[in-house]
Amino acid sequence: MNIAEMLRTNGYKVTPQRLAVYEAINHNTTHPNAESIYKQLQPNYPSMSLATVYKTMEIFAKIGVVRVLQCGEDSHRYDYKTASHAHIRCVKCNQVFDVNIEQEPLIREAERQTGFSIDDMNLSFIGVCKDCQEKE
Amino acid sequence: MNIAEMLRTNGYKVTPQRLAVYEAINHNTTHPNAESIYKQLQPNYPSMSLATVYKTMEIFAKIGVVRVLQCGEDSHRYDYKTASHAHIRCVKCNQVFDVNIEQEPLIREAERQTGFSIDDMNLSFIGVCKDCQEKE
DNA sequence: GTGCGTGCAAAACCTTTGCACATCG
DNA sequence: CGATGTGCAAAGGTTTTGCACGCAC
Repeated sequence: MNIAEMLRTNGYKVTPQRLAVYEAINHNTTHPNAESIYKQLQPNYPSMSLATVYKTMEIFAKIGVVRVLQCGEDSHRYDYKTASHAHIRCVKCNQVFDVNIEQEPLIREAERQTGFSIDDMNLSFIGVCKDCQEKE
Repeated sequence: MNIAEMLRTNGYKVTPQRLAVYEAINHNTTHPNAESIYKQLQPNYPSMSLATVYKTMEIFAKIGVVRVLQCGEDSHRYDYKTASHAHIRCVKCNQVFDVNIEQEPLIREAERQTGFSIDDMNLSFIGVCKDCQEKE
């Protein structure tokens, strides 16, 4: 199902802005925040507002098109990969990368310990990436 | 080493405000944010300002007296347990609890995959606690 | 007495909201 | 044409900062 169908199926209208935001994040591995998506779209969509990026992201998150990440920063980042997975951020260059760590066993263990019914989890690491280590 | 020595050793002055904030968080298992520490101190320290709570927490985090948590909310929470450990938050009652999950193996695996030198990690779960499940 | 700490208010930052206008269906 | 979406500006929530005064040392 493409993004237009995805929106329509969920009762949302298909607009140029929504398609543009989708293009900006789809297969975008940089884990951008709202501001950088906004800046990325500025040249081709000068009328696009930051508020529209936020509103669109809220919808995309709701219908499962993006995932919202907290990587120890003030702003949220967005990931087109919607399956929950770990992230790692470099404190020097601020890039965020994926990490493959199985999350199911962690969720089961947390549920066992606490009796919670778990909806979601967030696993992120912070450190210095290889490139930045070499630059020192 | 008590908090007064801890402050002096690190070149900070010992003030009634800092001691009061320390009392408020030491062995406080509720993982409070700045606002709730401020409110907790209000009755006994009416002149204490929220800015002082923030400034004090910044120092405490720097000298290893508290740990800053991000549990998927807008505000930061503070934990007197400074050894990195996992947390779980209930979306209904907003309480945060500790979870015992070994983090060293996760850090080693993330370092192996990415070549990062890891300084810190954050593992948090979100769901519905046992009490809130039963209330439904 | 000197320099650091406090409290206030203002600013900064990210995100959300209200509203008039535009546009999708 | 009606309901939903957009863009702007303003407001909201959290955290930081500038500055005059006060207190630790």
